[in-house]
Amino acid sequence: MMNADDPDQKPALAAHDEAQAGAPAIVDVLAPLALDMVWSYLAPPDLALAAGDIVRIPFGSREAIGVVWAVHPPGATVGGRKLKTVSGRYDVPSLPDGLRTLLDWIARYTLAPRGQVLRLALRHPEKLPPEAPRVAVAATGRLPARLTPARRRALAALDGHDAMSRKGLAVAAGVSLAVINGLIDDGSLETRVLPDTPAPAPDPEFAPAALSDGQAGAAASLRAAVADGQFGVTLIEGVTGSGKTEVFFEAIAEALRQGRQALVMMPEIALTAQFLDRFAARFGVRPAEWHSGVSPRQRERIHAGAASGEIQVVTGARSALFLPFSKLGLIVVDEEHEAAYKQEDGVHYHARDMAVVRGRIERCHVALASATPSIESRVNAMRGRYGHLRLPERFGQRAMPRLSAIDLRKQAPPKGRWLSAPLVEAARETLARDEQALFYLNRRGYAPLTLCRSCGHRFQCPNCSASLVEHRFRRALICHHCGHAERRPDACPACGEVDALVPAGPGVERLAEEVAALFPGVPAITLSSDLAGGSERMRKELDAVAAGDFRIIIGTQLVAKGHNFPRLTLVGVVDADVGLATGDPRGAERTFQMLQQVTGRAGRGDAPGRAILQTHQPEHPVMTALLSGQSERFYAEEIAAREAAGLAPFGRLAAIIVAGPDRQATEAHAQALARAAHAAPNASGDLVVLGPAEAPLAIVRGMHRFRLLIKSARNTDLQGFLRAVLAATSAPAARIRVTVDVDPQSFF
DNA sequence: AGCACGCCGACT
DNA sequence: GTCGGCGTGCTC
Repeated sequence: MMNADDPDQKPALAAHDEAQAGAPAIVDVLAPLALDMVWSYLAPPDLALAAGDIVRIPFGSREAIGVVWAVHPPGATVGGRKLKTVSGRYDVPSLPDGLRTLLDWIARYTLAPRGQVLRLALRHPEKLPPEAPRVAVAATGRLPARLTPARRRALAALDGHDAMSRKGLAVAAGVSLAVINGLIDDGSLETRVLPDTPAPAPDPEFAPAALSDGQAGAAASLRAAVADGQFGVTLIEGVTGSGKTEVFFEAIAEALRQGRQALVMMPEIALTAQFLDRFAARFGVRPAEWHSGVSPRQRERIHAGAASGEIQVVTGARSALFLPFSKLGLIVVDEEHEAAYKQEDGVHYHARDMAVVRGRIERCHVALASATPSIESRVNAMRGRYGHLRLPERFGQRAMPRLSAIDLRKQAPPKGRWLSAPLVEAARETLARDEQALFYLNRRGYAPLTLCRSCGHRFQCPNCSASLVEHRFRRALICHHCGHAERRPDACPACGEVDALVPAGPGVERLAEEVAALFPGVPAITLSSDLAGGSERMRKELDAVAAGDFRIIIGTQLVAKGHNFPRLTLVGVVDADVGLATGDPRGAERTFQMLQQVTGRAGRGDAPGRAILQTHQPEHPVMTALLSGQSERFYAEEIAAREAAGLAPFGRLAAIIVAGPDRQATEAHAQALARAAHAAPNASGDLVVLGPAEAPLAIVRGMHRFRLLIKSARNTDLQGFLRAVLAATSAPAARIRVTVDVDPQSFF
C-alpha cells in the first residue's frame, strides 16, 4: 500500500521532461474518489502532461493521486481562480484513450461518480523495489580457498553448463543458496546479468486443433469477424463438449496474427486452471492471468505489458476489463450467462455488457460464449444485433444424457420423503452397475421452513422476513438472505408448546438422511457451501468424488459446474421446481440454465447418462424445453412471457431516480416515472434509487414485484427507507436484491 | 473518499 | 477546564 505521508514510499516521479515555453498548461485531473468532478491544475513547466497520465496533486490538506482527464488548449484560463500545480507524474503506463472513454461511459451508465469508476482501472502505482535483475552464475575456474563437500558438489553440478541461475544450481547440487553465495564471495563463481528475455509469446500456429465441419465453419466465421477489425458481437452457443473453446481459440489466433491483443473473461478464477492448460496446448504458452489473487509485482507487469502490447493475451475475472490494453483485437466472455459477471457493490456493472461497450470503443470483436445464454444475449442474437453461432453436437465426447420427468403429482414419494420410487429404482440400477448417482437439490440446510405444529408459527428472519432455514449440523436457524443465525429453541416462541416444532420440506442435509436410510452402507457425500474446511477441503472431496470414493453425491448448485465426475451416469433432480415460483423475474431463466448444466453432467465416455427431473409441473416451459432438448422453445416462450409482463426481455431496469441536489428536477423525473409505472401496473423490474427516499415511494407503489438497487446518499436512513418501501408494496423483503443490468446497447 | 472544522457530552 | 464523538462541508 502506498502511504502518502511517508516520504520513503513516494514513487519515482518523472522530473525532466521537455520544458514548454509560455504560460503553464492547464490540465483537468480526475481523482479516484467518490466524486464526479475533475479539478483543474497547472502543469509544472518541465512536465509535458498528456491525457491519461497518472499524476500526484495537492488536494485540500493532503496529496492525492489522479489521472489527467483533459488538457486545456494553450492560453486557456479557468474561472480566474488561482490554481495549484501538479506535483509530478508517476512513471507508470498512462490510461489509454479507449479505457478513459469506457470509464466515462460506465460512470454515465451506472450513475456512479466518475472518480469511483476510475478506481476500477487504477491500481495504486506502488513503489515496488526495483525488479532484481535475473542473474546467473558461471565458474571462474578458480578453486575456493576451502573446498568443502557442499562446495565441491555445487561446482560439479555446474560442470558442463555455461551458466545456471543461483537457485537452479542450488537445487541441482542439493545445497543451500548460502553455499552458492559463499562461492561467489570466494571468487570461484561469477555472476552474470542475463538479458531481460521477454516472456514467450503465444503462437497462433502452435497446435491448431482438428475441428469438426460445424466447428470449422463457426471458427471461420469468427475469424473473419476478428480479421475485419471492426466492432461486432457474436454469441457462440453450444453445450459442454461442443467445442466452444476450440472455436474461440481460432478467433484469438486470428487476433494474434493481426498483431492485436485478446482478453478472455471468465466468471470465476476457480475454473481457470484447466483453461490455462488448454490454452497452453493450443498456443504453446499460458496466457497472462489477472484476478484478485495475483501478486502486486505480477499485476504491475501485466499492467505494463497490456499497455505496451507486449502481453498479447490476458485471461481474468471481470476486473481484467479495465486493463490498459493498447491494441485490443478481441474480447471473449466465457460463460456469458453467469451471474458472477455482475458486480453488486461499489460501481454496479455487468462485466459482460461492459465488455461489449469496450469492444465498441476499441473497435474490436466481442465473442460471448455459453451453453445456456442469457435471455438478453439471445434476444440480441434473434434481433440480428449479435451474430449467432451454434455448435449443436458434442464432438468426440460423451453423448447427451437421456432426460425424463417424474410427475410428482402422480408418483409422490411417501410422506416425509423426497425421492420417488422410480428415481430410487434408477439409482439402484446405477449403483448396481458400479456407477455414480447425483441427487441434486438446490437447498442448503436441513429444512427450508420450520413450523409449530400447535399454533402454525413460522420462523422468520427479524431483518428480512425470509424463512429461517434449519441447519441441523450447525444446530441453528439461519437466514440465507442476510446471514442472521439463531439457536433452534425447544419450545415454540409464539405459543410456548414444547416439542411442537417441525421441519417442513427438504434441504440437502435432510435428503442425506433419506439416502442413508434407502442405501445403507453405500458411501455418500453431501456437497454444499456449508461444507466445513473451506475451499481446500472442498477440492479434496471433489477429487475423492472424481476418483470414485463416493457412490452417491447429494449436492446443491455447487456441483453443477467445474469438476468432471467420470463415473457419474445418473443425475436425479429432486425438485426441479425450486426457483420457479419465487417471484424473481429471472427465475425460469436461471432454473433452465442450472438444470441444463447439472443434467448435462450425467454420462461418460462409452455411454450416455440419464437425468431424471422430479417436478410438479412437467408442462412448464422449462421442463418441456429440457425434456425435448429444444432450448429454442424455452427462449421463445420466455421472451414472449416477459413481453406480456411489460418487461423488456433484455433488461429489468424499471426506473432510475436521481435524487441529486436539484430537487425540482428530481421530483419531475420521479413523477414521470411514477406515471409510467402506473400505466403498467404489473411492471416489475429493477429500481435504481439514488439519494433521499421520498420520491421513489411514488413509483414503488405502482409496482408489484421488483428488485431494488439503492445507491444511498450519505446519511440516508436506509433501514427506514426499506421499511417505507415494504409498507408501500406487496413485495416480500426477501425479494429485494441489489442489482442492475440493462442491455447497454439500448443506451447507444 | 478523506480530512478539517465545529459543536455538544463525560473524563484526566 | 479539555478529549473526542460524528454531522457538515470542501477539496482546483
